[in-house]
Amino acid sequence: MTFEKDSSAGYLANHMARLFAAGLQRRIKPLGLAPGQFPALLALWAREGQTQKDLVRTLDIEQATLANTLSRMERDGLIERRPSAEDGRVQEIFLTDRTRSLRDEAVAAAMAQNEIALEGFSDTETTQFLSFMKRAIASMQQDGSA
Amino acid sequence: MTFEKDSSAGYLANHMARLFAAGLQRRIKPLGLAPGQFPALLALWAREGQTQKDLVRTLDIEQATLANTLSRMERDGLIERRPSAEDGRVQEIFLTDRTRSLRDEAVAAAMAQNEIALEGFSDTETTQFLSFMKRAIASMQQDGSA
DNA sequence: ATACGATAAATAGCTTGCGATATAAACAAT
DNA sequence: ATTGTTTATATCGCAAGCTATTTATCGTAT
Repeated sequence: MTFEKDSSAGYLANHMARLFAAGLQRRIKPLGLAPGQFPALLALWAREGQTQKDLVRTLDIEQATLANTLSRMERDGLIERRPSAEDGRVQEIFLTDRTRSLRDEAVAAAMAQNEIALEGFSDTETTQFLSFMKRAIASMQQDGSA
Repeated sequence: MTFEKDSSAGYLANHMARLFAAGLQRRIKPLGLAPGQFPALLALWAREGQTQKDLVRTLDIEQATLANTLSRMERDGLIERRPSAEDGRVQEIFLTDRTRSLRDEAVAAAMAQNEIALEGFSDTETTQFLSFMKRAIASMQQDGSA
């Protein structure tokens, strides 16, 4: 049976994603941030006051995962949850001053990690690579929702 | 600041890897297998009697992660650990009959998942994609070991 | 023979992900 | 007003990953 893990797209994808996470972690740990918090932070840097539901809609993770991540972020003083005035079920999510001030450094760290990963890639290759990943994602999403 | 998560290699890699894992899980759960067990299983289908250290050397995961995964596999009756005769610290790892018999089905499931992900990719594109991932992995490994 | 460093595996404690379920509030229909 | 359904969030229990530490055995050097 010819199945070599090192030529399996799934295996490589997993390995690559773990290296991305590890590298990003090294870079943002000094800021008091963690990789899993990054998507939520990006969304909140763009617009504060979003609800958990808002974030779930844009973040490609499950509600339970986000709820737990937000709890850790609250615990670590990265965000505040304020109860909505209109709807008792809802909480609006805001950044703290400290977190607001970390934006540029954090984004720079993420960009640096991407650059390391794509070192030696031409612009064309980078574009192709991102496009390949998007196509694979779309294809698997299609398959998963069947 | 121009940082769009949907154009970030790291974000896409993470998302893609989760979709690979989810798809593989759907396909191999009926066999009583889980995605995280796959690398160890591949290594053991190739050669039984390997030690934990042997597996760590070829598996791109940390020793602690493997130890826990092997414990779950033992708990689920997928493997047996037999103490080495020569070295009291070492255990040799063997598959059970049932696990041995699952090889072809499991490999077929993994290949099917890869095919779904790469649906619509030409042979050239597939080769390029795998090559890109290998290059990114190598680059990040280089960076991480600095 | 003993003590000491190296090695193999296990364990502790954490994050990030998941599915499934529970809780609480809102809304709709009697 | 009560009852039932939907909705937003939280919680439970698990897998798979990590770093750091512990435990047990080996091997070596005195």
